[in-house]
Amino acid sequence: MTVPSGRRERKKAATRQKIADTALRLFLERGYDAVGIREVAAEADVAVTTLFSHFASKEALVFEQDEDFEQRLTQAVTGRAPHEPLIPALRSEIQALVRHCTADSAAPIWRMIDESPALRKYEESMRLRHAETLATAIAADPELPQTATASRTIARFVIDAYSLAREAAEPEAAVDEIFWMIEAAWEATCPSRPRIPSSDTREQVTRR
Amino acid sequence: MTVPSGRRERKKAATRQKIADTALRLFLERGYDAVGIREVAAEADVAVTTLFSHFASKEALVFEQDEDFEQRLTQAVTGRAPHEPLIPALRSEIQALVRHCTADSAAPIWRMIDESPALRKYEESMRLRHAETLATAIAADPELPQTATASRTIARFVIDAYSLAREAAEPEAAVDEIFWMIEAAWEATCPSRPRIPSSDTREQVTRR
DNA sequence: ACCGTAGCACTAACGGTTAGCATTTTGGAG
DNA sequence: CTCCAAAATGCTAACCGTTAGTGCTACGGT
Repeated sequence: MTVPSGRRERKKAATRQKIADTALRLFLERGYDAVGIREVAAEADVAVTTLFSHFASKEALVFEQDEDFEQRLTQAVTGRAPHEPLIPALRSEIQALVRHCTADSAAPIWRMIDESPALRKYEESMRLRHAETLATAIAADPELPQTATASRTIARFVIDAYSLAREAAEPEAAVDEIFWMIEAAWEATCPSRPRIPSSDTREQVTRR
Repeated sequence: MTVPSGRRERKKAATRQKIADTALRLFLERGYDAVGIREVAAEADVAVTTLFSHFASKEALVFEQDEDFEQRLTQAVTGRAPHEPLIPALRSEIQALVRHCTADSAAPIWRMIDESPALRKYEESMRLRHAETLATAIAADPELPQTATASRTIARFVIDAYSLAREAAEPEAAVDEIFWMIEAAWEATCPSRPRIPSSDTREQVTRR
């Protein structure tokens, strides 16, 4: 009972990792569609049912660590300093995430994803989950007196920014461009802090 | 060659419609997941392969007329009067679409969709297609000198508005609320037409 | 009247996924 | 140390959506 100690959890995590690694290797070697679940299971030396006890679907093998993504986003909202404005915090987090997934080392994986309709579809519904989670985090912030609809809207827009920037020719510039729009959308719902002052317009958005 | 006249086309359309009607009836009677493709085909008195020659997937049976949706959106962009502003045109179109799909008569269908993960997933990727189509239409408008990224962004936001409003407690109010944000986002990329002559002190920072 | 082809039927299979049940491994209680 | 309950894994056999292959039939243009 109580807290299951060490070994069991480690072994389970190890099995999970072995499956994910094997799967990704095979997928990259021979193509996602050309590799069957039964093959992955055999190569990882586990039963098919075991594989499915670790991963809900074949696609989930590829997006193994999507919970990190979710976590980082909510953390960017809940973990920011008092009075730190929301949108810039999200902007720099998205910027980091985009940089991470457009890095050369990640290129083969994203190429594989882009080529498989099943994987694209899966990623899309994953993003919707992330948007919902983010919306909840935004709505829970007492500093932000937003409508439920406004929270969900901004969350969607932010996730859209990630998705669009990832596919853009110049991902980092695209993040800036889209967040410029998001900022405007956000302030339209949040007239409390007028942004007028003459000259600060664009500078604070173009950090780095 | 040329244009195959009359009977053949009518028969084909009739078969398609019969399949769609049968499917929807069975799905609503006994639940989407509880009805198999083989059952639908049998009840519609066609072969399974025939069914799949009319519909690309089981989910497509439910979203039978999604091309109308796409058409209406692009029409709202390309078919508007000269100098008619983009966003309000899209707003009223989305408003109409939301009204249409939140009507009481459509309630059982959307309840079914919301309850089936497969259908939700399908609808999501459908929306992404629609967003891309809409983005193309926006980018093609010579009156709107936008970036490719800005076009795609606005298109996504508009589709998001539809999706969010459909699920909101007060759909029509939600459309207005979200489009208020979209309007602001749009004008952030389009500084040519200031919307509040008096207080708009944002100077034209020439954007890239 | 004739022929090419579009539409359709049938069978068999493939691949992801799951239910059911047996077996092993692990952590903790006695 | 021993023993037990639970967790983890394994195996089999299926279900279901989907597709390839093949052939037949009826329609429409010539």
